[in-house]
Amino acid sequence: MIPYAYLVDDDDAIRDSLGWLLESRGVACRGFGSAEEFLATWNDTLTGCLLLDIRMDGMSGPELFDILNERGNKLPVIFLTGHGDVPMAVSALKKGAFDFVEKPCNDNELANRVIEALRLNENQRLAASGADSLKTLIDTLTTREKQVMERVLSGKLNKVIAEELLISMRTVEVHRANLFDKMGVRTAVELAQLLAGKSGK
Amino acid sequence: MIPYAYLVDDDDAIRDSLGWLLESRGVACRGFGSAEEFLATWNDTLTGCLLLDIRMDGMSGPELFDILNERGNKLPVIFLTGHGDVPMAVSALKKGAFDFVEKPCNDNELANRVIEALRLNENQRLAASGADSLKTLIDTLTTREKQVMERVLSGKLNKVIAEELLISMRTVEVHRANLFDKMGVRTAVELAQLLAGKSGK
DNA sequence: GGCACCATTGTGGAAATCCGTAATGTTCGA
DNA sequence: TCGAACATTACGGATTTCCACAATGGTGCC
Repeated sequence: MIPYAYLVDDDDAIRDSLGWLLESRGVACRGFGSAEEFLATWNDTLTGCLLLDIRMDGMSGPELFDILNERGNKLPVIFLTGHGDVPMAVSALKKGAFDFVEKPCNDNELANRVIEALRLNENQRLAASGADSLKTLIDTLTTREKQVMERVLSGKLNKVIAEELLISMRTVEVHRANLFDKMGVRTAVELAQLLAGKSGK
Repeated sequence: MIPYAYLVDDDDAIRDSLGWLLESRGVACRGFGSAEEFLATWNDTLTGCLLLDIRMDGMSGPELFDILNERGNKLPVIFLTGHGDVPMAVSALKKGAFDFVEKPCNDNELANRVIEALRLNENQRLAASGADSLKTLIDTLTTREKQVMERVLSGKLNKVIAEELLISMRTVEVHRANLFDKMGVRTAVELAQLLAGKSGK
């Protein structure tokens, strides 16, 4: 999925001029004439950033923003507004908007913000992919292996784990060795480091 | 150090009315007539929150904010402004301000924001104290113990650690046992969990 | 000098881990 | 129904950790 700048504005002229501006800076764009239209297209695999007009016929920019947030949107959102409205800007930024820009604005500056937003999104995706591959790795573990791993991470001895799971120590050793192998670690400490901060479930 | 709401505004009347409002809600306040005056008082042990006027004689609110940020200020900052200025609000919030409020505003609302800010500051201090006590704990380790700990956390065997540090395995065992004792853990895995996410240096 | 703290090492045994080889039973999908 | 994957266990030895007891030498402070 290629990163796009998604432009949501009910003013065709603005979408066109913004699109032209961004394309000239090497940013691929897609325009939407209403919040509803974008919402129908949106899914959580989109990458890039979102430029959102405040005032639109039908659903407003902030309303769309709230809905997208609920649905787990990860695209950075830049709000565009024609009339200075401090409370709205404050509210949007506190809810996690990437930026809030007044129209008309310095075109060059806006393009820079968009590029910043794209870069942020890319970095976040890179960071998430690490967590994801780890999760995928954990998914390859069998039920027993996960149970053993959980207890190993609690610092329990094999003997204790065996008692808890009502199986022999040897079996615990086997599961332990297998899961270490699958996780690509040699020791329990390495495993703990690998999962540092994660739930480990 | 008791949490205060530090009011910085060059308008005596506003300081007084704000102070009265907040005191009536149980918030202790201290007023300052200029950014310079507050800056002279500020130190990194202050707790509470900061209400900062944008326009002031001498140093402006945003200027003071920048300086405090450089100096490691952890107080949540609420900006107060008389004239709606979206770019300034955006800039302040992106720099980490807690809130940005237009005057005149709903007194009750402002007091709520202040109380939120105080609560945030308290939570942050609680979270930091955990990290601090951990750091204090690590400081009680001797040089050798830290060296051993570092290697234990890399999942190295005592034998390998002994070779690296050019000492006997027995000595490593002693250091290991001592540092486990000081850190209050029974196993290497517990130690790794304790330091999850920290540098461990 | 005496004392506390640190670093160092040894002996030796109990306990735990690590691991190859081998085997049995279950489950689930082709 | 056959086979792959999983769970289980045993034997036995190599390696490692854990620990009590014991000792030596250096540094820094009162």
